[in-house]
Amino acid sequence: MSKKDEILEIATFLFANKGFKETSMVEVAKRSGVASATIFYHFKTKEDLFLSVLNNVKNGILEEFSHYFSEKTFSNGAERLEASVAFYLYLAGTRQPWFLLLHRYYPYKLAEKNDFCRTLLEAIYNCFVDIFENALVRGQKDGSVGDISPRKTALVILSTVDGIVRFKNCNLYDAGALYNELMGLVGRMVK
Amino acid sequence: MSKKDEILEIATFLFANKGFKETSMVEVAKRSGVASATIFYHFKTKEDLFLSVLNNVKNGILEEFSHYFSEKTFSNGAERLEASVAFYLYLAGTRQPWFLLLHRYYPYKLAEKNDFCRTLLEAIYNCFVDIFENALVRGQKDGSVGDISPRKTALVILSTVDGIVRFKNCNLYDAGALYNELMGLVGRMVK
DNA sequence: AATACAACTGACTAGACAGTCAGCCTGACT
DNA sequence: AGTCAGGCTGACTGTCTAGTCAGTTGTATT
Repeated sequence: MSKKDEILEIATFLFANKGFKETSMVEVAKRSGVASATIFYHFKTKEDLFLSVLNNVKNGILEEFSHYFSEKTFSNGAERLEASVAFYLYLAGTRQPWFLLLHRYYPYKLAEKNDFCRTLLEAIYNCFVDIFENALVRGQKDGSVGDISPRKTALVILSTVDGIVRFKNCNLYDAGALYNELMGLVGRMVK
Repeated sequence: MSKKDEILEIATFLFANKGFKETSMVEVAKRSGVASATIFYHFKTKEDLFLSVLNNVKNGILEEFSHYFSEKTFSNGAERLEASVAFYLYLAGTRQPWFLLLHRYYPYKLAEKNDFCRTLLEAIYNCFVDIFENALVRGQKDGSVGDISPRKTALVILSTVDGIVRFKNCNLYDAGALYNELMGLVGRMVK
């Protein structure tokens, strides 16, 4: 693993767990086992490092979902929707730093003045919404989903699962305990 | 308005919009029109100032909800639930700083090592969940709500509306455009 | 008028921070 | 053997930060 990749991995962890401002370049350097000047050799500024991290997160998310759906088949749209929700929750568990990062306010603040950041966030959230919308549209065709607006419903479903993941990551409520309830409610929502 | 209250008001705005670390005591002082030493006369540390802000937010939220429900009546539980969701969204609009603050990660991180912070957050979220749960329980008694777990369903509903508010505050999607859809979906969820 | 006390402040400090820069090391090519 | 370049570093800087403290003001009580 190159030193650049090591820096990126450590930075992902720290930005996710401590936030942008709370993470110091000296700490990233120490944990990566490099001199702090090395970070500035690979990344122009701290903001640049953050954008590289976010870009990796985006690529990771897109890859995970395309991989999952490329080797799975579903008997109908409703089933596909349920599997999508389940996979989102699964991913939030196995890739917690990604979701911690996305649940911080900094990236959205940065997106206001940085177009690249905005395109990254849009790619991520479009990926999420598209997956639910796709399942709903298929469900309407095969009759397993009722007459609702697929896009808007997909947004509400994303809000729900994303909210649950956030609550879990904030140690407020446990996502696992809500799993069955959530599936039932989502199913009834789109019937 | 006393200088102490002025400091609290400015601090609420800045902690909500910039976060804990990004907000400097000098800026709070300048905007409040006091010397920075004055802040430390009223509040022992920066963390202490933050906790005072959060305490105010908690009191504000509890007050707003108790006031709203004390002068409203509903013909059944389902209607009460719908009104609760609507009022949550309304409050998130009129008291945006409160919700920006609650959507930051810092308070939850602080809660891990600070019991007072934890009790404040618990009071806030219990208030939210109780309101939805209360409506669901009433609805089950009058038959307007189906056979579901009121507590868990309340948690899912809170996740949904809280998620939508967060998306709106992050400039990702507009809560207003989703209002009708949301109400329909929540209604169907609990039938 | 003297006392007492709370509210407030200007001037300060020690530490942390992002970012810079001149130069070192190592391996590849000539 | 000499040259070159990419990767890397130690030592540094100017700026910003939370927090301190000795001392001033205003006001109420005696």
